[in-house]
Amino acid sequence: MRISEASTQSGLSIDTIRFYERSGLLPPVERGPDGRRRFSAVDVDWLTLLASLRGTGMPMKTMRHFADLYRQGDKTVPQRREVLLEHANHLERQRNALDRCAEILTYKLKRYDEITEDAV
Amino acid sequence: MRISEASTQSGLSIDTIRFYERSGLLPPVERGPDGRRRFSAVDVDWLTLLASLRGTGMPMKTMRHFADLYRQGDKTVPQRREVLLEHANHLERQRNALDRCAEILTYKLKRYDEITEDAV
DNA sequence: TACCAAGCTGGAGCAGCTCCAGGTCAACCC
DNA sequence: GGGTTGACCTGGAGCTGCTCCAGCTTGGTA
Repeated sequence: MRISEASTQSGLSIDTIRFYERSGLLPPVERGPDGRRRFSAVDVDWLTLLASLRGTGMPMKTMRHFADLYRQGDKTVPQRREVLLEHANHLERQRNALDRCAEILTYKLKRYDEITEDAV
Repeated sequence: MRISEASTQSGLSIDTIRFYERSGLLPPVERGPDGRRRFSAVDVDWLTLLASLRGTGMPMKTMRHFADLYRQGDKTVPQRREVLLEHANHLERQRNALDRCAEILTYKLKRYDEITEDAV
């Protein structure tokens, strides 16, 4: 499939996909006879995973490391497991930050409502 | 209090605090006779709010807008309410992203465990 | 009086995109 | 066949949001 469809399916922008390829986050994508990229289903799965990791704050450096491990085959499974486990911890910390922020917002919004009611 | 303590209490780095001041996210902080910044409790509360908003993905542009509204007093409460409400929605979208990523990680980790067990 | 830690400013550097100019190529219309 | 449109290409500049650094001032301690 073309880059535009890969973009739609993975949720990454076209520019970001090309940028990720240049940065070594995905192996060089196959090209058609016209020189344009042709993405396989496997490519898109990988892009979707990257989108999910990046969208939840994994740094590119870590993603590149993970991609390198992936390319080395099954013997790197324990290391990859480590990377993902640590990211799972990161998700939990992020969830806490979200909760704390939501609390603050709830408090502020309540106070705003009170002010507005007083004014009426 | 000094910038180092404001940093500890708000969770923002010293450099980030100075950067935020330069960027107009907080009003110019008072200075002591030695020319150094002296942060009031109100300043630190504001910084803590900024830290929470930024840490959950509010762009600086929006924070600057919010700060501008704040400086204009109570008449901007409805607009500020709008800003915070929209950010609350953003928090929910982020939570969904977190959940989806956690699901993917759980699945991947399970598969890794299977591979490892097979090998043993 | 000497020294060290903490603070200051201005500016450079970095991550992670995002956008743009200028070009190629395939497809469709007349 | 010729013209136009639109998707794609590359290389490079620009943007956001920090982060770090050089070179200086100041306050407190020995």
